Amino acid sequence: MGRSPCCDENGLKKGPWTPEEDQILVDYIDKHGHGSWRALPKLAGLNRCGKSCRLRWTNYLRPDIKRGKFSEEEEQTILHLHSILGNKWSAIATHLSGRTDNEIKNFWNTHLKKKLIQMGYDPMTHKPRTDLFANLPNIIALANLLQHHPLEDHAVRLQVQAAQLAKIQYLQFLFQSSNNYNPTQPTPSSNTQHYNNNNNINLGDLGAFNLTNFVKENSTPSLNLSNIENQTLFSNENNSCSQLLHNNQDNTQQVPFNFQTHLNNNINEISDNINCHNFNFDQENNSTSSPLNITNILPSPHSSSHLPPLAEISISNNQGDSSSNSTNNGADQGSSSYWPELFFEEHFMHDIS
DNA sequence: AACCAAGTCAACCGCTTACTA
DNA sequence: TTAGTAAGCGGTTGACTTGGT
Repeated sequence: MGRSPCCDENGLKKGPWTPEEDQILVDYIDKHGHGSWRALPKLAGLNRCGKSCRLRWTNYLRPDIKRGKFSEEEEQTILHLHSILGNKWSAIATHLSGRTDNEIKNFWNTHLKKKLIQMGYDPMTHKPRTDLFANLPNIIALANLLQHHPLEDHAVRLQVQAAQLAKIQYLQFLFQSSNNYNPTQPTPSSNTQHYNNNNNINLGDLGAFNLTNFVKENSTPSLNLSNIENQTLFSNENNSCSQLLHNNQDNTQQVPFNFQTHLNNNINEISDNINCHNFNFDQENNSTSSPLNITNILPSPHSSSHLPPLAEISISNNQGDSSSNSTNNGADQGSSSYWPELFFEEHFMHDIS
């Protein structure tokens, strides 16, 4: 497959278009249609490459282009379509008359993606983020709370805290997996596979596990984990943990179509879900009171493919939001990107297993 | 008023795909 | 079947704008 010659090889103009150039292009296409884009610039008398002309026309000069702010309805449509199609901007654009793929892409990158991240959702999978980095703000906040403590204590406490948050998230992951698993209903896209593989736990199996008690009782003396719990498990905004516990009915846990309203309305439902399952972790015996041997449902420490990636997007650079994510389900990533070894070495894991 | 950082968006780059000879 | 061309597409860049200090 050959590639088109680069447009600047012949000293053709690049950069922003002038109103005069726009007018020439519009006039020509009005009269003759665009025909061959490659031939158009010469025929129209423009010192531009055909590619540049095509982009200028399709992204800006086309008469049917709608300009201005995206409406709420358009925003919801983009979110919905993106959850299905991923970064297929042109496909999304076909459902929004008058909007170009470029415009939608820009709107996504500058508004919607940030919105999802702020709400604790992974903008690529539209799922609640399960990585530790999603809780970084909480950790930083905790660090601030500890500012009055001696520095050496500070570092140690932060490490302890990070490990505890990881524990909490792992438990939430188990809980989440138990709600997700449905062997008769495959996940709609490859993006979601690693969330559902082999975690065939059901709530009955974990039925006696009290997550909130666990959080409280495992708190270090120096940290008020009740506050963290309130912030991360039950607060309404910018919070990944509460969304982790959100019992989404369609088993996909994707950001719903009208996600904002949905999240706002369902915080009580989240709490209810936790309470109604009546978890009760038997700390003294270091085991669940369920007859199930939990070892059977825990992934092997060396079998990280059972676990969600720690950070699918949060630690990536700009390139990380590329569409390649849509074809990368994370399963082939190195194990280093999954739950850290130290987590499995924690006595907590030994306690459970 | 000047500076800086963050946000926005038009345009470009380069890869992929479809088509054709 | 192969290679060349054109067009489509998504990621990235950089100029410009805006808001804060």
